[in-house]
Amino acid sequence: MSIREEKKQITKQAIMDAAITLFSANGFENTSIEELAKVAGVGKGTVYGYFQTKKEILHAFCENELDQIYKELVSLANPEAPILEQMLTIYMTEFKYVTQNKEFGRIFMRQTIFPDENDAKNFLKNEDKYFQLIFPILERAQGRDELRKDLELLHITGHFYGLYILLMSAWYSGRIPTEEISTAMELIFRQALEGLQPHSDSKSK
Amino acid sequence: MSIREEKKQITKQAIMDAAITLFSANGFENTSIEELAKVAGVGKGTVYGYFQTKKEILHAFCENELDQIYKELVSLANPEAPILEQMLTIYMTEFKYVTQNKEFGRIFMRQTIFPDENDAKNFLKNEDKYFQLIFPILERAQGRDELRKDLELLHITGHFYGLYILLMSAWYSGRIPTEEISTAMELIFRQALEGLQPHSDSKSK
DNA sequence: TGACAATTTCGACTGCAGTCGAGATTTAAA
DNA sequence: TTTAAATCTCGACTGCAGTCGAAATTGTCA
Repeated sequence: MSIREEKKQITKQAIMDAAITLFSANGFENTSIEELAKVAGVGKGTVYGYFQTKKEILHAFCENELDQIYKELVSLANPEAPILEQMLTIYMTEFKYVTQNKEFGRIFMRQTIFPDENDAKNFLKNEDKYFQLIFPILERAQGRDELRKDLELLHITGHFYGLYILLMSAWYSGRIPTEEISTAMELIFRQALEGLQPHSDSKSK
Repeated sequence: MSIREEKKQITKQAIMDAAITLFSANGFENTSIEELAKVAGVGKGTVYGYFQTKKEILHAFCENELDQIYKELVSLANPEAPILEQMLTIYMTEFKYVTQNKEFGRIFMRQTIFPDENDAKNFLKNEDKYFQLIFPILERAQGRDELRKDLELLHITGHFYGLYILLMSAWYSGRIPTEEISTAMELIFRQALEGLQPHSDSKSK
């Protein structure tokens, strides 16, 4: 690697490190780019050479972490457990992670769910990567006759994902307190499943 | 009404009018509060006497409109039509309205779904008002045995709402183009319904 | 090695959201 | 009507996100 590229790596990491430190200590809103630049040991303009906006810095950080978490998530769930249980494990873990810091989570969700024109493609790719991790789980569940086989995997994932967003929203607006999220998720996932299940007769109480 | 209150009414309206004019003409981002104040014929500080933030101005405008639309929405749907049809009518109309202006819609959705700490209570109240309009529709559907009676109305509304948000998100991230939204909504609502329907055997194709 | 091109760094600068307190207007009480 | 308190109005001011072009660093080729 050339000197130039090496330095770029180092500088980028320094900015990210400074971001983690300052965002964690003082929050996102209360951290100015100038301050961040100083801590990272670079000029303000340099920061903008690596990231286009302030939000993008936070996002780079979150995505890094999420990438880790996604892989963990999937390995976390017992592949032979009922699909409801697996989905609950996955989405509750994600929920807990994203809401660890309320402010981070809000910015992250806003950007992810309703991205700006320019970022849209990025988020799409990320989401797809995430969905790909979930597909095998759903396929196995289809194999076990826990999910209808005439539905597309994308639509099933989407269904769960939509309900997950709903819960996040309910939490952010204060409709559901933290300690009730788990119950609420089970309830609404079950509601969804009773339509997603292959057929008909009264199965789950 | 006292002179004071009268003047306040007039000023507030002037600000709102200026906002509508400028936001529509130049977009939200490209309109500065100073410009807006000038058009409204007041000082910058005065604007902040009526609205706490710039976003709040847009939001006041949107909510005004939405209030109208909600009432229309509900009267729009044929109360005896199948629940799927009614829900589609309502949510497609809302979708078309909110996405009329992509930028407005995005800001509106971001704030509504993931509100700031301070605004949360406001949005909650609004959402509830909205849900109240939908409840009668669901109740009638329950009466016609189109929806399970053992589910709470709030949970059913929530379910549809969550899927609606999902579609908005899919649209904003470019996953679903405008012309396919309607089909996608029908598909995913049907998916939901097949679990929401009272019982068991194959009913809808 | 020297010298020119390409890239990177920097902080002064611009523009705007939101604050603040001094002054103007309205209300209430005598 | 006078006066003092309450409320409203204003634009200068602060602080920060993001821009820009001049200067510094690195790469390239003779």
